[in-house]
Amino acid sequence: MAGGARDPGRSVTSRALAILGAFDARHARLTLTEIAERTGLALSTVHRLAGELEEWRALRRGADGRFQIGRRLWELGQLAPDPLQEVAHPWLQELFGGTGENVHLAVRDGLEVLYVDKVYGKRAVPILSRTGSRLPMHPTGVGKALLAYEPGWFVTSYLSRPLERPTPHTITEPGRLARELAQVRAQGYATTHEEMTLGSCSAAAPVLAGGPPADGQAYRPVAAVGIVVSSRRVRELPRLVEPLLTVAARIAADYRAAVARA
Amino acid sequence: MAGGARDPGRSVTSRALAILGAFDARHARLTLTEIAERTGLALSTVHRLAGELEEWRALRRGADGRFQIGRRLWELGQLAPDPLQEVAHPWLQELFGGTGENVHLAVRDGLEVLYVDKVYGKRAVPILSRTGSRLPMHPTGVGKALLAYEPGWFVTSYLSRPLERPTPHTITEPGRLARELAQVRAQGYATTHEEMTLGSCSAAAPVLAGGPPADGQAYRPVAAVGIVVSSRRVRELPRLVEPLLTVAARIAADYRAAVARA
DNA sequence: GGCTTTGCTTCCGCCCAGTGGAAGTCCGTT
DNA sequence: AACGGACTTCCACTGGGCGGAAGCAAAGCC
Repeated sequence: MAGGARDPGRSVTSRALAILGAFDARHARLTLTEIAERTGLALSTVHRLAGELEEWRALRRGADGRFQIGRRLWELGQLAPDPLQEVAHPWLQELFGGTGENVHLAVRDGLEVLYVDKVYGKRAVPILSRTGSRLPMHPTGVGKALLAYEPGWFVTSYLSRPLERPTPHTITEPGRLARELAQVRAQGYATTHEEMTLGSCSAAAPVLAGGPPADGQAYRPVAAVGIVVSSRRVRELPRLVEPLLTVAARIAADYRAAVARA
Repeated sequence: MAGGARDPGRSVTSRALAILGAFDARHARLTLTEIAERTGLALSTVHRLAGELEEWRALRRGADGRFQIGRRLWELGQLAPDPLQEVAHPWLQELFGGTGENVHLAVRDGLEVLYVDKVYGKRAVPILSRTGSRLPMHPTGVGKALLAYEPGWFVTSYLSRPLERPTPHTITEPGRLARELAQVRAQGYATTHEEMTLGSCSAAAPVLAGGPPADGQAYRPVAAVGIVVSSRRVRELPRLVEPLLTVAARIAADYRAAVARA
């Protein structure tokens, strides 16, 4: 840009994007000062750029002066194509309709799971996952389902880090986790028992539809379908496994067909 | 910015935003040249800025070189708060569960309706509305439901324009439309018969929850709930009206409660 | 096979938009 | 009334951004 930039080499655009990037699930509402801190930009710069973003309705300024993501960005985001979600949604709805339980779809993004869709109703257990949010892999059903089908080197590197422990039930010992992943592969689905949230249990199955079309070669996971129930009703989980597996398989089939068509 | 700008006075940020703004439902995938045309920017400028946006994953470049909205923007968009949608969703799900028909929620934005949520399953009629998309008001159920409760001056100005006519069944005569809006107010809901899409009919009810809390004063519409069925099953529409009205009332109540709490 | 078109990428000299420190304002708190 | 934190405005300095033009590559045409 121009002028006495404190950090020359950084483009104006990158600064504007940095402002948008300052927002995340844990920081959905920020004051000017907070944005300046989180981006490392000068307050007056943030003031000017955020003002421009607000004018375009990329940001919105609440009555209390805090900024938040504006509706125009939501609208734009809806244009991001996601063939997987498109193909999967009707099946998630079906699974929800048949069970009445919270159902969601997640993909792996880096070392986390990113929730891309969720179907829930009035009697659903309140859970952490929201579409667009991320959670670590090892304490979530969808995370374990995905991790179990990743290549060995990936799993090894995932386990060779200190792992977060959101509840006392979270499994963080590499050995025990590795054994559990083997079991997931053996039975075709993963389960959790209050490992992410006290009060919730889940089952999840991978959507095996990606990867090398070399014949004889196994498909790789492109996503996972999960279903969550209150701990008080853990005993109903087994009953949900069969429909869960069916739906995961249907999504995989539809997805492969959609990809082949394209 | 700097240099021999063809259009001085336009900020860098506004150019970057213009590039994002070049994308809409009808133009979800654009080439560099198309973006340049739609924004009025020089090709080399678009090339540079779009490259930067791509690097940040605000945009994504397909195998064919076309740009599209990237997943990062989708994620950001999910952070845009929408208390209305949050409150309404479980009820939409309920309505869908009870009827098995396509259900959606829309708000007015300018002279159009903006669809903010949609619940559908496998057997749903394929319809035009997608979350994030816009349609004119007069040929849609949600549009008529909203329009009917707008103040007179707004309706007058809406009707005093040439109105689009997506199908031969679309009502565009101001007089006839005004009479229909009166009927909507009288019965509390709107219906359409192939006015937007051949093959689909709908019913929609306003969510009356906004506006001046002056007592005795009627609530203003903040949204509308719509339900769509295939024309072959128009005869089932009347059966859907009662649950539709119930759900609209429940959403209105929950929304007023949520607003009062905040 | 060569010629045209279309779309993309790279280059570079010019120069004004962008920068951020500092001073000013506003508001709730002590 | 003085203080502190958050926001807004101002302005002199300067290097990041601009876009025309030339170069490149693939697809379509004669």
